Amino acid sequence: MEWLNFHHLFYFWRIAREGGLSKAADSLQLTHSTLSAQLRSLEGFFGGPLFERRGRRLVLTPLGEQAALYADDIFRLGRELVDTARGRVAQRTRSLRVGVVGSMPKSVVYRLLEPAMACPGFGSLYARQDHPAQLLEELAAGRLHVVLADAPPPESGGQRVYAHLLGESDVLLFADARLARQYRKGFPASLADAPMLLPTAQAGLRSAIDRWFIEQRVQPRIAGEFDDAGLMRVAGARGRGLLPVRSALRAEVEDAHAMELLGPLEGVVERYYAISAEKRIKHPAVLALIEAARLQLELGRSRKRTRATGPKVK
DNA sequence: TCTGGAGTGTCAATCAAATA
DNA sequence: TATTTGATTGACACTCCAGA
Repeated sequence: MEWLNFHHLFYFWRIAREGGLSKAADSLQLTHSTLSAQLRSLEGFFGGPLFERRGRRLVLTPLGEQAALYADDIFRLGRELVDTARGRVAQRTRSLRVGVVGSMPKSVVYRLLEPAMACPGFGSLYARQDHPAQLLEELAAGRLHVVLADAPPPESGGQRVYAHLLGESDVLLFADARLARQYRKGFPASLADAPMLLPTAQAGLRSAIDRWFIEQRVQPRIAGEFDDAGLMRVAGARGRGLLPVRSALRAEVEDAHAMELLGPLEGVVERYYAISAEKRIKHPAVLALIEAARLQLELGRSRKRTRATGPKVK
């Protein structure tokens, strides 16, 4: 069996971290040519370039980015091993790299991440927001452990990924005091030509809301489309339009943004998914996230059902 | 446009450790 | 002890960029 030369990997890792041969050579007290030779040797071992030479700059290739992520974990564990061997208090930790779809409400995301961060042995969190397609690509390439989304991955996506349903949330319609006064009477028929703030067509929730409008035979005016749930909520709080909000966030919208409930979008449900590259998840923090999320979202939904018998209408 | 500095690549020589 | 192998060094060349 051919073994990876960890000395070479360490040099590559330092070059990636320092941002160039010369800086890495300075910090390692070697000459740049030494690092250059070792780097070439490692690239030969991997069978592909780890850096793209752009003029005087070294930019990580996709293979290099992946290698750097592995090297991060390898050398962090190495430090922990040294600490343990020398009797210093060292706890074995593991980082969590999460992709978050922009249309996911950030307070929901944080609530989902909290149990993962409380997991024994949790190291550090890396959370990145992007479009679903980009995040799924990174997940498939092994650069993310899990993607949190409000829609399952498209079947035509081409990547081998698995969606785990975390739970679902009913959807309510909120407005600031002025718009609430204007559109509350006669809800939902009153929504004809009402200014609506909606997630973009890529969000899982959007098609369900569009269907609901058709069923109610109302055609509101689209005042804004957002792929960022936080920005959409700010626009709603500033009176730019009526805002669909997950029932789990009702108290937050009423208390923090002083918005008022118009009514429920009966039958509209938003689902949350954890998408992973592996069918059976092994990462302890991801497992903790999924277990806690299923409990939380199910509880939130049943609690909401209890409250729904007498919706708070001012 | 020229020039000097900085960053990177290549090559030959040397050194040290492992192996026969 | 001679040979092999891998790591390292120093010299030099090349490219790019910023400033004159």
